Amino acid sequence: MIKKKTKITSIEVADLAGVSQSTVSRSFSPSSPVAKKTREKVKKIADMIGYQPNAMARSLITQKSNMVGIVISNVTTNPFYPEVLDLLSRKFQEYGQKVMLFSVHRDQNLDDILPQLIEYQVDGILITASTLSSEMAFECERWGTPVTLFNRYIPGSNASWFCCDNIAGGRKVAQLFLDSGHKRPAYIAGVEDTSTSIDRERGFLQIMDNNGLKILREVGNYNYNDAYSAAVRLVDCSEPADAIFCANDIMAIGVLDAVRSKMDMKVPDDVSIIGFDDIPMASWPSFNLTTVRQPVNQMVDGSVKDLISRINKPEKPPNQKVITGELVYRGSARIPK
Amino acid sequence: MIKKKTKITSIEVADLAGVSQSTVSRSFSPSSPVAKKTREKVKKIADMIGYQPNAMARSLITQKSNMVGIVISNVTTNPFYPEVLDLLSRKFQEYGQKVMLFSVHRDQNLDDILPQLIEYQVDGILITASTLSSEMAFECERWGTPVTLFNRYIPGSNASWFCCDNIAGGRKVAQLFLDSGHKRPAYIAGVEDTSTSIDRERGFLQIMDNNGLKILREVGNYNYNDAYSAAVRLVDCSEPADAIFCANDIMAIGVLDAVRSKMDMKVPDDVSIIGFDDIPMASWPSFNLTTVRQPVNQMVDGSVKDLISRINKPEKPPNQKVITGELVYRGSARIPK
DNA sequence: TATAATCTTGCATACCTATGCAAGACTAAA
DNA sequence: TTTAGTCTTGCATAGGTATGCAAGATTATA
Repeated sequence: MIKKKTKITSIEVADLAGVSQSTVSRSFSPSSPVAKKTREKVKKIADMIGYQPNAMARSLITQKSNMVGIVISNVTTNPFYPEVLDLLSRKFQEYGQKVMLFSVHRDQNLDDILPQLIEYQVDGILITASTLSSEMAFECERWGTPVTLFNRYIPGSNASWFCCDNIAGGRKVAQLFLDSGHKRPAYIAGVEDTSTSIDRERGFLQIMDNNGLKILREVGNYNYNDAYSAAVRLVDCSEPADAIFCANDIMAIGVLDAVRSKMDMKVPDDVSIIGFDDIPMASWPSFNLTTVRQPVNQMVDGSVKDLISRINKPEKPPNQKVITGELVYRGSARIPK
Repeated sequence: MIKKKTKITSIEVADLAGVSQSTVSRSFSPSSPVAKKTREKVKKIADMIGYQPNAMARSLITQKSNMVGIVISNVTTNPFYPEVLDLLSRKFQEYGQKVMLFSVHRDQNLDDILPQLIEYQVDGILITASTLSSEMAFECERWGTPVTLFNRYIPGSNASWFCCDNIAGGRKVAQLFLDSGHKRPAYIAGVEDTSTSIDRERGFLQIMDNNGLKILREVGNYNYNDAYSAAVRLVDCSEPADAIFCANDIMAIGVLDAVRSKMDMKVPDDVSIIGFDDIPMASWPSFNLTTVRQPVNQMVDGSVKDLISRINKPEKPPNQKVITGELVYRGSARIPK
């Protein structure tokens, strides 16, 4: 015989406790007025029969789901993002928000995802490393659901965003290359149409331009393998690069491997390599990578607090912040004498 | 003036379309009988005013939330798990299940997490790399919420589980070490009380025992740094290990780094190193790690299908499967002549 | 054209909890 | 003991959708 599992409701608790359903409800809401003795009795019975309030029914009334949506991509290709996801989800949990997760491909359209989040009445949406169409931004606004972007921005929208200062990062790298006497700088782009890659390149190019240097350029799509091949092209030629800036650490590591294992060159003597992110791996002895550290904690903190506060006060204007990342000096790039 | 955002309901759509709320509801349910023309009209109006059905209200009636809970840990410390998470969440999305995510610390008690999942009426729960107390297993059962474990098992519970065959994996490694003439094998454990680490060790030890070899033993807690230190102890002594089996790849990489950079030994000439998982990094030129590949795809596939099918037919008995992983031969371990 | 059969639709209700309101219970003050 | 004031509690309803039932509309059949 299959027993029909019928969920236990507040009414059954009420019956057993000899009180009304309202009283049971109030017993589970700390701020509601219930006599101490009553509350204890209710809780005891609830425990006994395994009653759990139904969050769906609650949300229906309170118009708060206490859920936020997180949309993330690159979780598998860039170790930076698992860390971000972990920090974000922990932080939201601290604030009592459950997380509804969507892991998407980089090129996947968010237009199918956001309606699902809205269907589930999420109180806010946090989007990482993906971009939002303007129609969707509008759609969310219409629904009164605040949106915060992590490492992306959309000028003109009223979403919040928290980005690392990618342009400044690119500049710092360029300056270091110059100061330590490099002559043939190269840039390996991530995925070409992402703002992160574009901005890092822009900063880098600016400084090089000002100093009359042309830069070589390749595309590594933010992954190890593509960067590995790109490195070979940059170095195995008549006028090889002597300084390579990669749009993220994983690519820098690919370059490092290519240059050392395949091309048999010395780092940083023959060529300097700098990455971006400062993932844990960057500090491992076998890589010892000089890189621009993304201020993850500040970015996570900022974006979570922003979203929470705009959930609580929808009239708040969006925050749009750019946070500076520091250059971490390790062994993969020559330093000025 | 702050405009009160009042959510659009099916009733408003009904009014505008000149039909009843029931008809609007049916228009959004493909299997419900609605005249084609009516459905089109309703959909058009819904689109126009931006109506989205409210999943909370729906769940309340249908007794299905179409949400599953995923509890995961180690997302940041072991690259194997971001991949698992990504695959799981994609797979669930394919089946139309939304994912409610909880990222927990290894030692965090799930007893606070599961009630939250149950509050939100998730249809099923998938737990990765964490273990479940028997009270909680019972609690879920009482609620009729199926639970599937990924890479953990609980004998005697009626949860499903999908594990890599860790014992067999350990055996294979031991056999390879023996066949290629190693004399002083060592094992570096992960976190000591995890079944994965225990089983990998058990298999390894069995074979070594049968062949009369004692094994050296250290603990690396599944992370790079601890394994790095452990390696030094194993190798920088009077009778150094000549074959080290690590309970996961990240530790094996730590060992590799320690042995090569710090101890200046050759791999695999001085010492063979084998890991477990086959994370993408294992195949990078700088590591080229011999390892036991976890059959991730099969495990993900199996566990998702299992959970879905038990959601649809609660009377189904749990699946408890152990899937064999193959040994991947690369350059970090000597092979038999 | 009349009748049976099939489609569509609306009505009413259920899902489970939170909360405004008013009444009842109780305490303190006089 | 009486009265005013504070605590507690129950009643009734709302939140937005899905669905069984029955009635009305349409089509097919004779």
